[in-house]
Amino acid sequence: MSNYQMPRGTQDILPAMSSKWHKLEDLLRQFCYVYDYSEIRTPIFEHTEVFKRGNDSSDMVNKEMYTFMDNGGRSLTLRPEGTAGVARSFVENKLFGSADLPVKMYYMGPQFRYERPQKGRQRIFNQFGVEVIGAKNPLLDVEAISLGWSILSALGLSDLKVLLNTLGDDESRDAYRTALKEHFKKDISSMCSDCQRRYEQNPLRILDCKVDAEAEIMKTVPKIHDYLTPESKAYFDAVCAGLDALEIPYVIEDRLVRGLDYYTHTVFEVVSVNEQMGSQSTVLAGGRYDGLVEYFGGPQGMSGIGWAMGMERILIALEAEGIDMSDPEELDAYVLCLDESAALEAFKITTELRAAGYRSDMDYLNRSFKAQFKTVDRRKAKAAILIGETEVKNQSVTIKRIDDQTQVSVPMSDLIDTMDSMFAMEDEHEHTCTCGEGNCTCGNHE
RNA sequence: GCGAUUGUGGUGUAGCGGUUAACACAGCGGGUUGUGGUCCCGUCAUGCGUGGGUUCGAAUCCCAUCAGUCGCCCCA
Repeated sequence: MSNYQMPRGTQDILPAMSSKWHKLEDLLRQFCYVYDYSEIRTPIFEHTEVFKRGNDSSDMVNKEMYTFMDNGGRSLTLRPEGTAGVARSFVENKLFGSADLPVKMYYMGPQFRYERPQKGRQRIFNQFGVEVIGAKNPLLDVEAISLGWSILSALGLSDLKVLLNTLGDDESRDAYRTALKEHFKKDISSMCSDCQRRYEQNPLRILDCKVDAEAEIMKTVPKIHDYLTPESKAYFDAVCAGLDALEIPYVIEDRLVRGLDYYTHTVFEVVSVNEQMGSQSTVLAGGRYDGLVEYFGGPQGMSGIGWAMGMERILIALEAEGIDMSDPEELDAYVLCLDESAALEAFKITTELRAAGYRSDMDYLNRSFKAQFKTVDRRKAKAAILIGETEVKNQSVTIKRIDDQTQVSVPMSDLIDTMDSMFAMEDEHEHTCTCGEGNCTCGNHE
């Protein structure tokens, strides 16, 4: 029995839950369409080297990857994040030669990380992300953030905070790293063991430390902004100006460094401040990366900007803010079979209704008439179609409207026509527009 | 990887060493033999995450294990 449990940190998305996902996915695709981002689908596993790059010091690649050997002796890894695969694909498929640079892409799908599960953190989780590769323009940084912000707003989320920072270019970062090491040099032995490790591997990450956050040495820590080259500073100022112009609220967080090593210049994070989120409150995060394309063998100067959103976390945030995205799941018609001898006839009628586009179902358990009618209620069917001995004998059907209790009997051949006139395409719009009410940007509304 | 805490039917809970494993909801059947949503009656866990152990006796105690949750860490 216990062998058949799902693996730790995984989740079944059950039929009752999937409409929430569809709603979210539809909205994401709709926004990408309007912003002119196209979907890229890369493999769920890659050669391990795609993720494990020489200089990488992050926990994610060092101890959280699902790495395995395939039968051909290749070391493969289930992707822990989306950017590396997209960058690899960008190079491998020579998208840098595209007539339309930058290439604007999005992706959606599962990511795999061997971590201790908790709320908002699973071993298989889904990310939606965007990547814009092939141009370095602060307006693109702003565009990416704006896209994320618009999506979150359209979802109705409001307990959010945008955190922004810059890491500058290599020169800025080297200077800053040196300054940090100098700053911590004499006290590092008294700091937490994690920080001592970070000191060697990636001093910037010490800024993330919560253990030593209150220590005196943290309060006087040098700021990245004092080490930026003029170009880096100008770039960051331009990003801020762009966000100001779009009236996107943000706070500059000079401790924000992000976990992945490939980031340069702009880094940002959107966190939910709703207390029901738990400790995994980052809902969307990303930044600019200058060297990744070149690392994979692409041309120099192909800078990228991107972010990823944790879809489960978005769903948690929606729940926390009391926003319900699920569909009512109403049935157009439920066919009641009043006598076993009418089962085949009822089945034919159900099929006919479906062919005409009516979402229909019938009873397959030979349940009592009463139980079948209860199903009509439970499934919120607009119509109950009754088939029994009498109907079979007369080749007729009885149609009952649930809302006003009216009921008619018509020849079987008139079923669809009668349905059409009783339920005249009053809600046609619902069927064509999947973008959700309210803040829809699909342009189909008045 | 570390710490804490929880695990009883489809669901939510009670029981904390001897109960026929209790209650509610949902489901199913019936009262109303072809018209539901109310009401009434009946029915629904050889079973208490899994595996061991202690005991005359374990859902209750112990150990292990698996899983959930929360915090650390990390990150979306």
